[in-house]
Amino acid sequence: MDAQNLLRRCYLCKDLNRRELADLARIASIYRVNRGKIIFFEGDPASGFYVLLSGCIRIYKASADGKEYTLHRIHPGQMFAEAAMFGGETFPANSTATKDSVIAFFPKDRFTELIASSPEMSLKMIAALSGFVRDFNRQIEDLSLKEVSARLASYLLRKAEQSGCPQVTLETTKAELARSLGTISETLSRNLKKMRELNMIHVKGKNITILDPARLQAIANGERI
Amino acid sequence: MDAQNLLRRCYLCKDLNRRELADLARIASIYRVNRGKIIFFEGDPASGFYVLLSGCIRIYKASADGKEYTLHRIHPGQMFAEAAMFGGETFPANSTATKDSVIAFFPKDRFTELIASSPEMSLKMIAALSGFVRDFNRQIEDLSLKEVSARLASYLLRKAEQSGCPQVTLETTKAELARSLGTISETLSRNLKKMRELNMIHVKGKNITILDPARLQAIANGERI
DNA sequence: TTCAGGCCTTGATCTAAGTCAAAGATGTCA
DNA sequence: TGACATCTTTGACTTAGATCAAGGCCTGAA
Repeated sequence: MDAQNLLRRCYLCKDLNRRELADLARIASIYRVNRGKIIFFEGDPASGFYVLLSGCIRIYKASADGKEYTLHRIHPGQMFAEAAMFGGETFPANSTATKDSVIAFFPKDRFTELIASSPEMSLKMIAALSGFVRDFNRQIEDLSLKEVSARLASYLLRKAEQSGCPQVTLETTKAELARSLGTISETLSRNLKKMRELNMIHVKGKNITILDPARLQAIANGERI
Repeated sequence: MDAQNLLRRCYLCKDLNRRELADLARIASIYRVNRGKIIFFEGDPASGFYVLLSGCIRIYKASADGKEYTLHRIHPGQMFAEAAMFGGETFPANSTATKDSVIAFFPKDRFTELIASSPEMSLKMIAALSGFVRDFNRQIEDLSLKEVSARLASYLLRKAEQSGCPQVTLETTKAELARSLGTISETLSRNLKKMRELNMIHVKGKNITILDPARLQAIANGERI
C-alpha cells in the first residue's frame, strides 16, 4: 500500500484531504521493522516523532539490575516519542517492535515547516485529535456502566443518533460487538433477546431497529431491564 | 480565576508554557453560561470552536416531532464544535449548558493566525492531544480486563512505572480510585486485602508499596489471584 | 442438494463482584 | 481533647454475567 493510504488511517490524519496527505507523506520516512527490532535506544538523539501504521511497539526502560519495564504499548494509528521532541534532545526510553510493524518517522523541523505553511492542516489535526479525545472519554464512561444491558442500550442509541435513523446495522460480527462492549457473545445474545421480547428493538440478522428509544434510554441510565 | 489558569487545564493546552497560554488567552472569549442557557442553535454561523473549562454541555438535535436527542455530552477540558468549522458554515446541532459552565470561544481566523505564527505551539497541542489519545486507549483496554484484581494490578504497575519507584501514593480517596477502576470501594478494599495477605503489596494509608511486581504482572495478564 | 465451517443462540452451572448493614479508622475543628 | 464527619473495612447475602456444552442456522462450495 502507498504511503498516503497508510497515513490516512492514523488518528492525526483523519480529516486531511488528499493533497494534505500527499504533503505529509512527502516529509515522512516510512519503513518496516521486524518483530524484535529496536527502533531507538534511550539516549539516542530525538529529532522527530513517529506514528505507528501497523503492528505493535513497546516503549520501555531498563533499570540498573537489568530488568525492563514497559512504559507504553503503542497501537496502530498512535503517535509516539512526541514528548521527546520537547523535553530534551534525546529519547528518554527504548523502543522495540513486538510484532512486524510499519512506522512513519517525521523529522521535527520538516513537520514544523509544513504546519507553519499550512495552519489549516494543523487545525484539522488538532480538531481530529480532539474528536478522538471526546469519543474515547465517552467510551470510557460507557464501559463503566455496570450492566451489559445499559452499555448495549447506550451503544444502540448512539449509533442510531449518529446515523439519524432508528435502524442500526452492525458492520462487524456480534462477537466483535460484544467484546467492544466489554462482554462476550453469549451475554450479548441474551440481552438482545430480552430487549426483543420486550418490544424495545427488532432484530433481523445484522440489522437492529429501535422501537422504543425512551425505554432504551431509561435502561442506559441504569434502570433495571 | 484568570483566563490563563482556566485554559491551562484543558487537554489542548497541557504542554503550553506561560507565554503561549497568554497568547491563547488573548484571542479567546471566556464567559460563564448558566445552566439551561443555549450556547448555539443549529444553523447559527460557525466561526470558531469552543473549549469547555468547567460545567457540562449537551450537544443535541431536535427531530421533526419535537423530540431532542443528544449527540454528545461535553466534559471539562474538551473541545467542541470544532468539526463545524470545516464541514459547513453553520453549526449542525444545538448546544446547551446542563450545569453552570465556563466556556472559551476561539474565532477560527484568529486561532489560525496564532498557530501560523507559532508552529511550535501547534506542535505542542498536537503532541498533547496525541498523548491523551494514547492514554485513553490504554484506559479503555484496561477497563475491559474483566477482573477487578487485574485492573487493580495493572493500575498499580503503571503508576509505579511512571514514577520509577515501587511506592504508589493515592492522590484521591479509595472510593474514587474504585470508581476509576470501574468498581466500588468495598470490592477494591477486598482486593487490596487479598494482595496484602499474599505479600504482593504493602498498604499503609494512601501508600501502597509493590513487593512482588512479577506476580502483579501475572494477575494483570488475567491469571487467577 | 448436501455437506462443512462459521456464526449465533440456548440451557445449566458457577463465581466474582455488587448490595446492604454495621463496625472501625482517620481526620478535623472547635 | 473530644466529638462529628468522612472514609475504610468486614461480613452475610444476592445476582449478573462468565463458562461450559450442545444445538440451530445460515452460506458458499462441491
